[in-house]
Order: sequence, then structure tokens, then C-alpha cells
Amino acid sequence: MSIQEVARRAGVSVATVSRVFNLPDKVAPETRALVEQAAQDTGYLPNASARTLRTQRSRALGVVLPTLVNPVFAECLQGIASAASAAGYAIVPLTTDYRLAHEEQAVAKLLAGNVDGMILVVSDPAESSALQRLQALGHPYVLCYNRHPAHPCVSVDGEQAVAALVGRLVQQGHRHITMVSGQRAASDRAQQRCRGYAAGMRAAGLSPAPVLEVPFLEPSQHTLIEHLRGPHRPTALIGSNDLLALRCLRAARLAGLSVPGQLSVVGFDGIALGDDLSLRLSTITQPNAELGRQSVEWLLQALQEGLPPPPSGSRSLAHGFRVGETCAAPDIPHFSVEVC
Amino acid sequence: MSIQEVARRAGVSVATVSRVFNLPDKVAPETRALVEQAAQDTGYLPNASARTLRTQRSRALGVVLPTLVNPVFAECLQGIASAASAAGYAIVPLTTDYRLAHEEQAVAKLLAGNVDGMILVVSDPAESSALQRLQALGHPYVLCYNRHPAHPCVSVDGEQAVAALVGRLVQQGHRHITMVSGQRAASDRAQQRCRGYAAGMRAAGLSPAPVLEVPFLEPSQHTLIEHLRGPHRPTALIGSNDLLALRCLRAARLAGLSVPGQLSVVGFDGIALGDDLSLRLSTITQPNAELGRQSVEWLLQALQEGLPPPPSGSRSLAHGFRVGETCAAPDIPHFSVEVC
DNA sequence: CTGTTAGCGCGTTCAC
DNA sequence: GTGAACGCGCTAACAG
Repeated sequence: MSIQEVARRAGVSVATVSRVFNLPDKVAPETRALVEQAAQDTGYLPNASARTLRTQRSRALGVVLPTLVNPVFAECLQGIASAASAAGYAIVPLTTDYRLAHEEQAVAKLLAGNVDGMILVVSDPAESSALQRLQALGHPYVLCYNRHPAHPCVSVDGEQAVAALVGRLVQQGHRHITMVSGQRAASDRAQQRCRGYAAGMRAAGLSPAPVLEVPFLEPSQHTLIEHLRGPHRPTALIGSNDLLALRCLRAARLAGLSVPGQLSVVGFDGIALGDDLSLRLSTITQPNAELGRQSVEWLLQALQEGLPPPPSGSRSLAHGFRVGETCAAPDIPHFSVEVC
Repeated sequence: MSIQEVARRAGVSVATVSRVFNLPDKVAPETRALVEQAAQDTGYLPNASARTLRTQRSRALGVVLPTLVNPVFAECLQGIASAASAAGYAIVPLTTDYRLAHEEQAVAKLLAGNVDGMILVVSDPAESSALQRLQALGHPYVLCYNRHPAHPCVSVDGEQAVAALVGRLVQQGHRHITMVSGQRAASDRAQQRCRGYAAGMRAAGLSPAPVLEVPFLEPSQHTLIEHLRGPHRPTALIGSNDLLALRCLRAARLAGLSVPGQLSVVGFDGIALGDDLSLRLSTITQPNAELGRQSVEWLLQALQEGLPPPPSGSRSLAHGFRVGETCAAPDIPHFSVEVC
């Protein structure tokens, strides 16, 4: 079922068949009908590889993500997938499991795979050799979630969001707020959120506590519980992402603390699942699917214009705040008593 | 950076360059080194489309899933992705949003996209015209999660799993158990699980209650809460999937029932997130990533052998049971008193 | 409006 | 062990 066969059956040349599929109005209605009929009969579908080889466009986008197991990225990929699909593009996702080496491999594979462009979530744009390669090659790409002045990014300002959140918590009566993060410097996002925490605390006239680092990949509540039982027990915990916030909630329970009475917990990400929990997770929400969608749209637009998306076109999407049920004024402001 | 360029720089013919990449031992070590050097210098990567066009193999697998937002499928896709990647295959995922029409479109797109084979999760194999098409074409594919004698499937026996679960609940003292499902007949999986419920109840000498259908896509607790406040309040709820179970948990809270004291809740799927909740979700676990992995392996093996995976090769993977913290013996067996 | 033809980059016979 | 040449299926110039 090649174009040849269809041409033969329709009694026309291959060029005409090609036109019917690519420039339909350049062909007479009658012949077009003829060709379409023949195509129907044979179940003909233009061969993507041949078309790609000839046009040098694959209509495929590469996507590089840390993992699909974190719903944030699954939601984002869903946004990417539907936007791409709507535009007639296929996507080729590759996950890195947060490993730097995998980032490079992924980019190499996609480059060899003839994708027209790539959307990636890297752990840290500043450290990524894969990105340098892309940039050097002039290959079109957009970063998603990442923020860096030298790269085209679609992201949310996590620093400002967390700073604002801290202000909100302070206004609610919280004074002892701990930031909980995954492995230090694991990602630029985590770093930015931690910076926002520090900035927010200082803006409120409080001194930032050290960031509590917990192993993100293995599910260990140990560090958290210890911290919650320690002498400097906070009244609020900010999870650097929603998955960490969930872990905080569990740690609170294991430590015998009531939420949000004795301990408030707030996350960051706005995964859909958080809204369906027994206690709806309070969190800073990101428009995850929309981040993906806009990345696709920008990338496709750039492809059409023939040059890679410029860093100067980077955009920040607005975050939101889901009030939820895991955050409230502290029951007994046991520390603020001293302050007053 | 085509094969031509490399050949020129290495002072050999294109055929030799090709051999270096495909049949390395068919070329003299010295010339090979020469070519490899030239390839390094130019950053040459064999063009995937040209190779596909020539060999009629794309080394790409299509994947059709309902959605990525349900972690079950995200976990499965992760398994598919890593297995495929390890074998040197790319994947092209397409989501259907549980829409039958999208299933056909997805299959059509993948067919046109020259994938070597497909892995799909359809809503119901018996009703799927997309599958018929695949089968008629003799195109290699494997169903994942679905179960149907006429198709090659990698799945878990949900019917038996739920039946066993009911037995377990009864043994714990539960007599009034309600099955909670999404839109009726939404999927063969849901149907099988409901059958398992009925079978389990009858095996325990109890009469199955009508399945409680709740709108799965919109988050509405209304139906559930009403049921929990009704005269025939059950002591245990079985969610047809983990997301529904989470909703049950929330409904319990809104209805003022304690879990697992007044109400036990058990899910089905074993999503990773369930294990990280304040109350660890009790659930029937499926090896989601493994389901994906095995689908890939079977499919690739079949591709190598040159014929589509046969329905007779279908395999059931073992399920597990996560004890969790949302299921226990009923506090006050208020109904079973009458029974005794 | 339609047909002829030349490659896109590669793998694979065949000679040598 | 290596090279020359053909064709995978398609699109884009160019003729007509």
C-alpha cells in the first residue's frame, strides 16, 4: 500500500496522489475523489519515514522528563501530549530518573531520532551539558519548569510563590516554619523554592531555619519524625513538592501531631490527587498541563518561523494557592507567646 | 553530517561506513577505526528515518493509554518506557481520555507512524473496532490490563483478586460490603472486578449489594456520602480502583465516619502514592511497571520471530495485597449482631 | 491541472 | 575486505 499502488489504481501519477494529501486544492475535485477512493480501498496511509526523509521534518517532538511516577510530570506530559496531538505532532518521551548521565543519553537518542524539537525538564540548566550541546547545535528546544536566563523556559516563579506563602503563614500566626526539601541541589526548582523560603522568612523579620533535607526517592519518614519530636518543633512545614508534603503529613501522624491543629503542612505543585485526599492538601498550585501545553505551542511556533525559541521569550505562568485542609492558624501559638 | 560526509572524510565508501555501524566485524579493524574517528569528528548519527525507510523497521513502539493522570497508567508507561529504552526502542504514547473514538484515531496515527508494534490499554477489547483492525492487518500488538481470550494480553486476574478480597473481609467480620465503581461498563477491568465482588459475596453466603456507581471523572462525593448516611450503611467499601478508594476515604470523612473503625476502605491498583498517605491505603496491588515491562518484552520477542503475539500466549501476573491502614475488622458489628 | 523525474540517507545485494 | 549501484516511499521542481 504505497503511493505507487494508489496511483496505479486511481489511474493517475504518484505526484497527484501526493498532492491530494498535501495540497488538496491544487487538484481537480474529480481526480481528487478518484484518488481518495483508491486510498480508501487500499487503506493507504502516507509512510511517515519516507515523508520525513524527504521533507526533513518528522512531526515528532522529543520530551525529556525526570520520571512519570511523580504526578507533576505525568500531568505535564498529558498537557504536552494533547497539545502536540492536536497539532498533528507525535511525542517521544524519555525519562532520566533524575540522573544527569541519562539526560545526555536522552538528548542524544532524540537527536538521532530526528525529532523536530524537544521539550525538557532537566535537573539544573546551569549544569546541563546536554543543553549546551543542544544550544551549540541550534536545535530547537524549550525548558519546562526550569528557569534560567540563558535558556528558553516556560515556568512558574517558585521563589516568589514560596516567599508569598511564608508571608501568608506568618500572618496566620506561624513563627516556626520549616522548609522540607529533597536531596540538596537536586534541582534548580528545589533551590529556588528554598530561596523563596529564606526570603519570605527574612521579609517577615524571622530568621530562616535550616532546610530539612529528606531522602526523596526512598520513602523514609525517619528524619521528619525526629524533627517533629525535637525541641524546635515547627508549627508549619513547607514541602518543596507535593509528594514531600504527603510524606510530611504521614510523619505528622506517626509523630502523633494533629493536622492542621498542631502542625500545618503545605506543598508545592498542585497535583490533582492532592485535591482528593481525606484532608485536601494545601499547596501552591502550578498549571502543570498548561506548562506543557505552552511549551509545545511556543516550540511549534518557533519551528514554523524557522529559528529556535529565544531565551528572551521565556514566560512565567501564574501560580495559585489551594487552601485545602492541611493548613490553618496554629492551635496553641506556644512559641509566639514569648514573642508577644 | 550524512553517511556520505563520513565516508568522504574517512576515505572509504558509504557502504563501509554503513557496515561499521551495522556489521562491525565485517570490516577490517584499521578501516573501522578510521571510520569511527571520522564519525566522532563530525558527530555523525545514522538518520533514523532513512534507516527505517530502508529496513522497514522503525524501532519504535506505539502505546495507547486512557490517560496519564491516573498514576496506574503513568507507572505502567514508566515500565514500558524503561523496557523499551533498554532494548533500543523508542515509544510513542497516545492517550484516549477513555473515549472510544480516540482509540481508533490513536491506532490510525500509530499505524501511519510506522511503529513496529503497539501496546494498548483499551476500554473493552470486546467492543474495540481498533483492535479488529489491528488483528485484520496482522499488526503486532499486546493488550495490557485488558483480558480477552481472542487477544494477546498481559494482565492481572481482577475477578479472582476481588473475590479473594471479599473473602478476607468477611473473615475479618464484615458482612455489609459495597463495591464502588466508575461509570458502569466503562472498562472490562471494572466489570471483572465487579464480577469478582459478586462471586466473593456469594461464596461467603452473602448476597451481593448493587454496585455503587459514581462519576469517576468529575470529583463528586455526593453519591458516596449519601450511601454512607443511608439506612444500609456498609462496614466496608471496595473501590474498583485506587483513585475511587481515595474518594471513598474522603467521603467517609465528610460523612463523619472513622476509618478503619467505622468503615474499611480497600482499593485496587496499588499505586505507589497510596503507600505514602497518612493512612496507608489498603489495596489489591498490581505490578504496574512490570505489566508494562512484560508487554514490551513479549512484543519485542514476537517481532524478532516475525509474527504477532498470539492470544494463546497471554499471561496473568500475580496480584498482591497491601495491608495498609484503611482496612480492619469492623468496630461494632452492628448488623452482624442480627445475623448471629 | 497533471505527469516525469530527481534525490532525501541509508542498507544491501552484487562484483571485484 | 571493500566499492558501486539500486531502491525503500515520498515530495518538490519543472514541463507540459
